[in-house]
Amino acid sequence: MAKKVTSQDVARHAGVSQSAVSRVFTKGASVSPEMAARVRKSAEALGYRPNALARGLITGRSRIIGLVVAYLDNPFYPDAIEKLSHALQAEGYHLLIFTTGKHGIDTERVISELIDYQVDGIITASINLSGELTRACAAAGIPVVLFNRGIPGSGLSAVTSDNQSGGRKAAEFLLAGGHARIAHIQGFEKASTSIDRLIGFEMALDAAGQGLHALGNGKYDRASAAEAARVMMDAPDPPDAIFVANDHMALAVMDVLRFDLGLSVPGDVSIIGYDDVPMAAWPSYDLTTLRQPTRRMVAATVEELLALLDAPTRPARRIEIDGPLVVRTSARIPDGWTQ
Amino acid sequence: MAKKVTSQDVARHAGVSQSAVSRVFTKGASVSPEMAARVRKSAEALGYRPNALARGLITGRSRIIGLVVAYLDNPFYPDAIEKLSHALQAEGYHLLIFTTGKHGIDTERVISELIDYQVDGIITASINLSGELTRACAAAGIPVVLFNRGIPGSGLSAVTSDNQSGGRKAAEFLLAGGHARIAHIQGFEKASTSIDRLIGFEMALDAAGQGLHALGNGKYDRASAAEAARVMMDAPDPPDAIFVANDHMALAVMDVLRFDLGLSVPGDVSIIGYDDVPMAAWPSYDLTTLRQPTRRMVAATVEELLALLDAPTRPARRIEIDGPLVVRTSARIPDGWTQ
DNA sequence: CGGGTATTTGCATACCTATGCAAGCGACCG
DNA sequence: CGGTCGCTTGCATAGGTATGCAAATACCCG
Repeated sequence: MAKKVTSQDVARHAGVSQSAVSRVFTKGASVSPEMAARVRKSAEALGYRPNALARGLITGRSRIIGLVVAYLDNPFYPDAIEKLSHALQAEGYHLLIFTTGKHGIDTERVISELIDYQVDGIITASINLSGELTRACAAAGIPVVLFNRGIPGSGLSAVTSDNQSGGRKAAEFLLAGGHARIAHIQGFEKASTSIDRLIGFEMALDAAGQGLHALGNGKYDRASAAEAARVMMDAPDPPDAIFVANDHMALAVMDVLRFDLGLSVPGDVSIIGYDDVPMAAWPSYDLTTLRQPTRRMVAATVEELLALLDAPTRPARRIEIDGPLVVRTSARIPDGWTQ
Repeated sequence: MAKKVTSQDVARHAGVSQSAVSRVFTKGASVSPEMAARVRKSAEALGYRPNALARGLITGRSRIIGLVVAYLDNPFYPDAIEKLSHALQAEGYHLLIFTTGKHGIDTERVISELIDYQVDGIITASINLSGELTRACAAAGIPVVLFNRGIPGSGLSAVTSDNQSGGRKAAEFLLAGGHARIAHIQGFEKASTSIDRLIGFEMALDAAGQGLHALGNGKYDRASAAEAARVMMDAPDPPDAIFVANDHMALAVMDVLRFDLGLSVPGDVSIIGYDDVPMAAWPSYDLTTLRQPTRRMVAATVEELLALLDAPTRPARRIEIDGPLVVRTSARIPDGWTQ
């Protein structure tokens, strides 16, 4: 086990000062080409790399982004996280994971740990953090970007797809398909994504003079969604179409309809999901769904976070990215549908 | 934006020395109860938390574990990572994510970055790092645990399920089911998991006096697995059973058989997977598979890593955890099967 | 009540790097 | 040829914490 090699060691080896070594590895510092070459050669020989901790201590920037996440069973998130990590690495940042309890979110502890590690910024995903996070991070001056979740009035930047627009598109497609009893299974009822999808959906239904036939609560959870579907279909007047607030739940609903209730999708009931996770395209489901443009959402998230790092006083922005309806076969296709 | 509050500030506020403050927050240091109470009160009042970077700098332990990961589309990994993160947080460690290129692994860069951040240990998942990692980490004295992958002869600790045993169980189940043409679609052909599953599978077939009917390469990738299945079924004498090296690929194979080729599973072909990801239990697939006991694998990984952190010279261990065959309906169930 | 031990506290320093400041140097211009 | 400017380099220090050492205090037993 070799001892850690420091800038001092390199300086000695190259016969220069420690500051010179530091400057060679500090972007934008003033060094002559010869000095740079000489130092790099010694560094190479000794296997030197600047200590990110020490660097972070003195610059006040750790180049660590805290990723706060509750659950990863919805496959939308792993994909997003992978892309986020890539994008941030390209900018010289890395993600430090903080997992919260799945149900009761241990906000206090998470925030403490985020501060301990001197994270430069925070990204949250699959999670609703209460106002505590807002306060604590504002106090500590740590920029926050909410990924795929907004907290209205929180003053935090948020990146989502255009959920209201998505809900509207789902409704319009089902209406065009001639459905008469259109229902919705929402996600976690306090999540902005779920709320907005419902709002957009209901508004379009209302505009067509047709109300929401039924509403169930799936809590962004497979089992709850399945149960909600069962209850809904058990009613005297079951729906002939269900818009489900995300794909993860929509697949569960399809399973319940087909295997528990022996119904046909879309013969008996049309299903529309939200996210366009990879599985939605699998032939067993072939789920019509609203695509969340992950790449663009990730790019926007990183861009916004970097902007906040540069100018912490910058006002928060709410970025909504529109995604298309991906028409597959889980919902009846209206005659002559082209859009 | 409040300035960072340091141990100095707390010391002043409490009227004690900075060392006293430090000791209160250092486990195992000698402090009187009154001192502790007093300091904690001031710390609370000022909102002080020890700076993990500075602490890491001086103790030489960052309490950061590098997680090196290539891809997350196999849902086995997100689940495992979530559990890993939880378990490590309970021990006061956090995961810093390093994503590698999906194909060409940029070993050099990843190793450099791992060293930059002074990670205390490394966990790799869904990835084959060449000998470079071994060398570099041995040189830097950083313990490594390979999760769900072993590199024989690397001298690195590894935690996997008992892949050979799993392969054997798959073969025995298919043999008991009276299958005559038993094939295999392997994963990434250099991955130890894939190799071992194949070895166990073939050995059991051989022992029964029956050879491997066909072998395809799915590269742990959905599209490749689908292609391999098509080729295999296109042969003059197609298999009547396929053991696929993980669930992720097995589901793709089932889709190809049912939807592209119009075959019945298990009527025409029996399928067995490996992992027991959540989707395997979904009624659309109801996949017979070998369970990887994620919880126990994670626990073993964390335990082994902590042991290595305590005693870096400890010899590497190879931990294999046996998992059961989960019998569902994607493979013909032998008459009177009880095991 | 004294001497010795155990415990607690403060002082000073180390960890490793970045950076302000001043000095050195060459170059360029008038 | 002298003065000024720009660039490069080294010196010294800071950033926030942990810890060895010595001093101080408390405690115990004889």
